[in-house]
Amino acid sequence: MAQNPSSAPDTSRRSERSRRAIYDAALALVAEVGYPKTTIEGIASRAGVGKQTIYRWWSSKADVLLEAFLDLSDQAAEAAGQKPYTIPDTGDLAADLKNVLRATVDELGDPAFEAPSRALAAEGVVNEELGRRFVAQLLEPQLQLYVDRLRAAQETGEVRPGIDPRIALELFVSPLAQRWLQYTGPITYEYTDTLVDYALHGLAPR
Amino acid sequence: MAQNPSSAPDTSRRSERSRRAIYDAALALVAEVGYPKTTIEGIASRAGVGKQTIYRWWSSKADVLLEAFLDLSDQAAEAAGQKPYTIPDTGDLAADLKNVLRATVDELGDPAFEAPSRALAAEGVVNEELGRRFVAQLLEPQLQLYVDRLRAAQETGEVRPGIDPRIALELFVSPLAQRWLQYTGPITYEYTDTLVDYALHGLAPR
Amino acid sequence: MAQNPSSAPDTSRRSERSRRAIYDAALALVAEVGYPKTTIEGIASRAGVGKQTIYRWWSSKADVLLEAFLDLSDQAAEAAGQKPYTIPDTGDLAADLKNVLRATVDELGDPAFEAPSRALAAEGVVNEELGRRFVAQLLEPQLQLYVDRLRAAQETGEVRPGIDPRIALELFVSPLAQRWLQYTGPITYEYTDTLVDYALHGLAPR
Amino acid sequence: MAQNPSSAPDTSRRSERSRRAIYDAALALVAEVGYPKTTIEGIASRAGVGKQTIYRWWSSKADVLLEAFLDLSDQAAEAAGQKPYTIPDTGDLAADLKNVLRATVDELGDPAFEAPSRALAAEGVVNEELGRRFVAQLLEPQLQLYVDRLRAAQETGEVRPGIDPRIALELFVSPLAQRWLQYTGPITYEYTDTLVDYALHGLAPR
DNA sequence: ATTTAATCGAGACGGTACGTCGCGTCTTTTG
DNA sequence: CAAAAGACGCGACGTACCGTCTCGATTAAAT
Repeated sequence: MAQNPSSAPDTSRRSERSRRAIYDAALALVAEVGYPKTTIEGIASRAGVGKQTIYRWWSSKADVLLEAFLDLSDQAAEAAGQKPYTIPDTGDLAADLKNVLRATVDELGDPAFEAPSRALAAEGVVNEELGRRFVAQLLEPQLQLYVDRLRAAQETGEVRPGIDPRIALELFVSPLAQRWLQYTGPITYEYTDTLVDYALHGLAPR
Repeated sequence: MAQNPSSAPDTSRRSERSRRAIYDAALALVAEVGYPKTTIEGIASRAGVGKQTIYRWWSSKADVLLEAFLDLSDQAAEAAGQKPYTIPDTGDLAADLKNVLRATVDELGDPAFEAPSRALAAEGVVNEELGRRFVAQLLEPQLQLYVDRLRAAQETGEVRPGIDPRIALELFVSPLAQRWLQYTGPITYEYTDTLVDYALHGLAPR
Repeated sequence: MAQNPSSAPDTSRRSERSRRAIYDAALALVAEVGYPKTTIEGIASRAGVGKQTIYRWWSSKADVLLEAFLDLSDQAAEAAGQKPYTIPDTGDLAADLKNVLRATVDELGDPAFEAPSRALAAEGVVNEELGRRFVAQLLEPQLQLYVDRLRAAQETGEVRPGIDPRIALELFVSPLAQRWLQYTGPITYEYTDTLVDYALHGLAPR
Repeated sequence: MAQNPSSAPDTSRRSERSRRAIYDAALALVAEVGYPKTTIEGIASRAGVGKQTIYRWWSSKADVLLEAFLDLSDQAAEAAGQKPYTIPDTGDLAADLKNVLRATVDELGDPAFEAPSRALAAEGVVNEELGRRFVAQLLEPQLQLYVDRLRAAQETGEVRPGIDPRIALELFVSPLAQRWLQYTGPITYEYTDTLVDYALHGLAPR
């Protein structure tokens, strides 16, 4: 009953304990010493785990961190109840968008999220495969909420019918993203409010 | 007038030959094998230079690459004459912006620029000091061109007077930047044209 | 029962294969290019071994060479049977000593032994700790053979009873050692024969 | 009026000031940090001298140290008057030799001499060319004094006529040298006295 | 309840690159 | 033109991690 050597580890025997310890160690190290100084050996030692246990289940440091961060996000979402699964619809699109963006501003400043998400974003810029997974698993689901809210606004006539919501949302989301990623400007409530106003009414005189 | 101990190499004795060779080697290696596999040893060996000569003048791999890339940009700008120092003003703001953004789309696809600028952008996400230098020395000067063009448009009445041009430009520039940085969507002329239209006229019905 | 932090590699997991390869490489390099041009990197590369494997088990180049040379000596001794474990006793002390010293003269000229033993001797002159180990593990056991032979000679009356054998042996051994170490004179059978004669009968007339 | 490039510096223009400073720095450094950690750069910097000034006049670190040490010995000899230029002849050979050896024991323990002479001896073991110069310029002149004293003793009948003085002196000088060089035993007045007794009267009963 | 086979902690191994030190050469400026 | 200063190409240092590879010792599924 020989087995294909060096492949397909048996998931049913996997140690849950080790997995959690590795997530915790990875996130803690990235927060404490930064992503570049976080090493597989460091994670293993801090998690009280053999290196092979990491290499058996993940293919790279970025991979570990991505999973750890996804796990963290899931936990956070679960803990916070249903809050982020939809953008509130009070009938006032501008107000609703400003609220959500203000919450995002707060989140971007939270140190617990900042270190790992910056690290993953940076890695994703240069590593397309990881970048696409980062987007597909974390970013896109959140952007989809804006698409939904904008669609609803189109039905009430708050947004022109011809507008593509997937592009439209970038008018106020991407500027915030770029300021955060590249330090191209300060990030304040006033700024995001302005973005929403500009995006909704345009730059040209009416 | 004593000196900072054990430091401050004499700039006047610096070898111009080595500096050029290091720039060339760094850019070539990043393009050929990617940023993470580009090593100081590799740059030194390819440039026919001692490692110490790199460490004497730069503090890190990212530092070398940033200077090399700045130098490359300067050269490119010089070679191209005065073209990129201002955004053309034909009186039609939308057309002018679409033209410039289409040129940017082409540039973002140019492999000679893509590898190093992606690498620097990624490094800058995680290394604030470098990120700010990247922005100040490369990005901001280019964004300033948009500010100038938008100001001109305000004077002709194409743009509302109350609009802040520095923020306004982000409505069409940041979405393109984010798609390029994070692979959040395809990058086409049609896309950038749409961005300009949305940004100028807003999402809300008029 | 805690451990000294970050140290004490596990001897039982040590690779015998690597140890042998390192001994061989070290001795070969010292013989071929000389001690100063023998480098840890050179030994590692020639032995097909990582540098860390050397640093894990030895503290310096001299340390490696000393162990390699001890190993070589043990092997040589084993290969040669019991020959060098005792100085023959034919009843004629002078003849016996002359024979052993002639053999030593031959050995000192053997290139396989000369390079490493000179290197170790030189290092020992300047590095007391290594010097003492060199003496304790290599030199002293051989000198002890002379002590034994001289003791036997005292019992047969060939040597005066009051003589201290440990000092006595230096009268003929040290001159040879010094000529070899410091190039203070030629090394021949005639010379060592003379030393034995002078030492046994003294310089003063009888 | 071109000159053969890179050869034959002009001795008449040599800076005496620099030479002295280099000697002093070399001896001080060897005494303070040991020979291996003494570097050309260190000597130059301590002497307030350019590296080239050292390379112009000496071929190696050992070379500098040998000259510095010879200079030191000459100075010491001059300062001490005529003392070491001959071994006293009181008519009692044994007493005279014991006295000189006791003085040597003292000298070997003097830290000012020990560091550089050990370093040079070690270098000489492994570097035949330097070793021979060390012997010719420092050791042999001193051994010649013993030759002279032993010749005188042969004329008075204290030493047998057939004895070769150059070999005879090694019976008591070499053991002391070896104990000092290789740490093969303690160095005391008693020890050197014993050596003289054994050497003069031999080991065999009379 | 026992067997049994894969996972686990541990860490030695062959490597690559790091950032530093010193070598010996070369060049520039000063006395 | 020697001398100080020190940048340069180079090579080795000793260290940190990489990813692979054994080793017993659990440990959970299949007997």
